[in-house]
Amino acid sequence: MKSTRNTTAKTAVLEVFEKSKTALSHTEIQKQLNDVCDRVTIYRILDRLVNDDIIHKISNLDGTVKYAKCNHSHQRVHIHNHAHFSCENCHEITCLETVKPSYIMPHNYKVNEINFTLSGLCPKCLNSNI
Amino acid sequence: MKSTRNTTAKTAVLEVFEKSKTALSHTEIQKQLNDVCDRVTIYRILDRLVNDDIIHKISNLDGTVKYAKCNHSHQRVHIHNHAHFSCENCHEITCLETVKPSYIMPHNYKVNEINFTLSGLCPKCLNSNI
DNA sequence: AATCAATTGCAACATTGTTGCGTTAAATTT
DNA sequence: AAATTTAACGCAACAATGTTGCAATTGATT
Ligand SMILES: [Mn+2]
Ligand SMILES: [Mn+2]
Ligand SMILES: [Zn+2]
Ligand SMILES: [Zn+2]
Repeated sequence: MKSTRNTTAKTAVLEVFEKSKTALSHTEIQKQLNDVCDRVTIYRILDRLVNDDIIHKISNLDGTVKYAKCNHSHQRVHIHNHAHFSCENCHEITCLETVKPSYIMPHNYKVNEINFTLSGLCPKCLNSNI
Repeated sequence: MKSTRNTTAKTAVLEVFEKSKTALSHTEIQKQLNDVCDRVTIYRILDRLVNDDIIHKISNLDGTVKYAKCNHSHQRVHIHNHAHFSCENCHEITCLETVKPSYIMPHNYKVNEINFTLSGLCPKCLNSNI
């Protein structure tokens, strides 16, 4: 296993994730970083963090891609089997770590990863909308 | 409700879907159409077909977006609550119409749509890989 | 056949993500 | 503490995907 270095840019990105309660897109991260590093560097840092199981990637129905910090990196078998919620109003995406779908697969499939995203209205928008 | 017209381009796109057993990306559709219409027109047709509940959009973990024809447009309440399988080897995406996840949501969320994509190896690739 | 609006083509643009390469700097060794 | 090694970086250039405005076309209706 090759080591991944703790650079200032990587540390800055991790701080942004630490402060955020919701998942973040590349663009959102870039805005919060204020030219700490190049646009390309952020892409490469995100790739590394995903490979190291420190963050996970969430791709949404509308085509946007976001990332969130993992709250379970201590587990031995690391699978992102929880759901994500995508609000159609405020477009915030949050991990629903308690929501894990159960399902029955047909035979002859090997499932390595699941992506379960629900969209609709988040509690915040649901209340303010009525 | 405004009417959507049956143009030659739209008919051609629908024929492509009819022939295909797997979900198709914009690019894959374009290749099969052989300049029947412009690239932009395909985007607009796909948008229309999604709005009319004739096809549904599937966005994958790797960021690719595909579309598949609905096999249940006759139903009154039209929800795409079935799963999709994305093969990591051949990159084919298929509807698993029989696989419907069950899950328990926290209160105060309004769920309008779900997106459940599983990735791994499809039966075809699973057999040829051993 | 005339009408009208949905649809199209085209060009131009925006966003997102990737790649190559010379330089910088984190971590390890001396 | 200095030298070494190479992961990580900045920059520029490119590629893929999707969007928008507008004039021209065409499907459906009268
Ligand atoms: Mn996670
Ligand atoms: Mn469907
Ligand atoms: Zn919301
Ligand atoms: Zn396959």
